[in-house]
Amino acid sequence: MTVTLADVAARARVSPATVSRVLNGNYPVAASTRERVLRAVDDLDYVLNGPASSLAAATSDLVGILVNDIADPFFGIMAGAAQTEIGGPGDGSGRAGGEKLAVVCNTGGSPERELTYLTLLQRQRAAAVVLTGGAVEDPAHQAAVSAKLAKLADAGTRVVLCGRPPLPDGEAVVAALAFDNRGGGRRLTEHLLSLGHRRIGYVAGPLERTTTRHRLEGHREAMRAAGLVGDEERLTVHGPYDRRSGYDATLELLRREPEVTAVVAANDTVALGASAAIRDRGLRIPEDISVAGFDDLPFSVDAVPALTTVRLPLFEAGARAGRLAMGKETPPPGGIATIAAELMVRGSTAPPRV
Amino acid sequence: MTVTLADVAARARVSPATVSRVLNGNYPVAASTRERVLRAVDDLDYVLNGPASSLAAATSDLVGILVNDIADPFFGIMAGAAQTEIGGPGDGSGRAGGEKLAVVCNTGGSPERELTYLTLLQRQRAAAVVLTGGAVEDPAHQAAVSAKLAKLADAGTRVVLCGRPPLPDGEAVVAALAFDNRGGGRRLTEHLLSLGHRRIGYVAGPLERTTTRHRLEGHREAMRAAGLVGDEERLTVHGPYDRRSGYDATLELLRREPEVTAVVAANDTVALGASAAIRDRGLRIPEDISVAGFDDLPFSVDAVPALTTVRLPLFEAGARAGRLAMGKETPPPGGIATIAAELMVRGSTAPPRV
DNA sequence: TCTCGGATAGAAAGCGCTTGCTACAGCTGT
DNA sequence: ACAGCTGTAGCAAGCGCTTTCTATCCGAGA
Repeated sequence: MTVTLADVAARARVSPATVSRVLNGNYPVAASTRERVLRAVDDLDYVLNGPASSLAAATSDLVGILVNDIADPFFGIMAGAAQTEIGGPGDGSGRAGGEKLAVVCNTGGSPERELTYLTLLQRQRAAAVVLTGGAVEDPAHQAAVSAKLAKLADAGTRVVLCGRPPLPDGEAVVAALAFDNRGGGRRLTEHLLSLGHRRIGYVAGPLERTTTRHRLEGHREAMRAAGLVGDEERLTVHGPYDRRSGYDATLELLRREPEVTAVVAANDTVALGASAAIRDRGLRIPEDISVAGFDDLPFSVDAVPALTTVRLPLFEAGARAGRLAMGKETPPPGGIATIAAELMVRGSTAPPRV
Repeated sequence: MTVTLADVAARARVSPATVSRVLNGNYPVAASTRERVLRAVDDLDYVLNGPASSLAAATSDLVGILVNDIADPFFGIMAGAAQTEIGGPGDGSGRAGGEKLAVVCNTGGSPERELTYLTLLQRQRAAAVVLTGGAVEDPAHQAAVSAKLAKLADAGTRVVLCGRPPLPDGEAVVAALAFDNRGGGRRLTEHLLSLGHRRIGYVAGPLERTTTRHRLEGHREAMRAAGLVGDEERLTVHGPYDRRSGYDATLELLRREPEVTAVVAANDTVALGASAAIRDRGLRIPEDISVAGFDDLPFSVDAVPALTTVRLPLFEAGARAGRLAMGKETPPPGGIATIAAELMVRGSTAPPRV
């Protein structure tokens, strides 16, 4: 049936121990012996039994990357970058060793699924786990996640957060890379204010998520600094991070306050939906209404007009998270790094009509 | 240290065998005993050792989903849908059992990485593997993949292809869901021809990929049927499936043949780049040049003007692939199903100027 | 020539779980 | 009252690999 280490050993006329050592390259083996073993491996088309190996060695080469929505490039870009660094196959390096199996797990934004995936990864004795994207703010869930991560950590799993705020008690985590969502949100709205906008609608993400909250807080900070208070609730509509939601929410916004001169969206995808809604209402962008997004996903520059947004270095952050997970990079001081968000002013924002 | 089955058994005052059976629910256990065991599991915060379990049971709950580019929603959507069906956590069903760990592996379109991931999954004794997206057409690689899949298959792994043409010798595979790229490509170009276009440029995907070839063949079929031959090479530019490539290739196309009245892109992302290039040349869409894409990704309807494209039911196909991988759905006759591609006519195509 | 130490290879004891088989109740039917 | 069930639980043998400890072989130093 399946070829085992013993079969290889027999064919190479050595002991199983020797084959194992050749394969792991962590023990001196005479060149001639190694050669013989390698040939046998080849001849028999031998493939190591992962579970057996993990069991005996008490380690595994699985690395999990958790994302909220795999169909969203926001996560795809980070996950892809991380996976590249984690190496999976062909990281060019010498030989085996770095051969980690980087896998991405799609939680769909559901807390339960997030937890279950963590358990599954714990089962597999994952070498590392990278959590991407904003966290759900339910205290019970946060506690559960923290507890889980702590358990993972002291089972030897390296935990890295990417684009997610640090844990209350950061102990369990190798590093946390947090995006400056609040600062980005603030600068974006400041930009709009400086253009002369005063009635600014905000299409927010789902409630109870750190990303949503931070971006919104940045926005309100700027509004408040400009002395614009009182209308927060009326000019904010919440919804999921998708196009449809942006469309619907913007329609609602226009209903509540026909005089808005600018709409800020929770992210670029939502901004796309918002733009569509504005156009369907017969309004022009940016002449009648300015629109702004967040993230600077690849398609944003191709919107017409090109979308003003806040650029997050998703690829770089993902790659860095990958390296941290692999221990290829030393964690930032305190284990926490804030990733800057850069305002990208493009054609979708302009001064309001007078 | 870590809690083992034996610890749980001791605490519940039963044998390890019983604990195992309670956990797996595949053997009658008296309700009272089960209760006691479950409590012990809870008290001790026990987590099954995956590798040990897989080793002993000679199976694993890993399901691999291979994608070419995780940052591309084309793959993200399919992968997400598949993962949903595979259940991973919380598929709502009764209890454990369907608890598979669906993981997506990003090959980056590299044949070697594809192969390495397959080996890694083979190592892990994956329960199933779903390969998505077009295949590389290098014969050596195809042979290698086929061989690998055969090996996986007779190690008990269920192999499903999604959006990828069937293997030459389909034996190894549970099912192959192939997109009708050729038919879609043909209908798209027929649409353009029927509008009156004659000089149609084609921005193709990378060489040596089935998807690229099939879509291009469909296009040329239509052209030929309209009696338009001879200019194929000049009016075709190849490049990767990304925006940048679409931009550059379109510029090149306009250089080669300033009189093109329509540009067909290999996919929607490329079409976005093409549109940008056309605009940067000071031309209008669709008045001066029509543009069409392929896939109908979510953002395509939001392009301005909305993009004419070919809709591929990515979500449905991914979900079906997931179900097939789990054995929740019976394979199509012959193991092969062709997924229809539907022409979506929108604002980016119009009759050429006279 | 004899001893010692370095370099390799082998023996064997697990790693933590699953599962075929056996053991033992408590019933039923005769 | 006894054989024969059915329903539960335990025993123990692995699953295929890693790794510690031990054995061996050689050349080198004395």
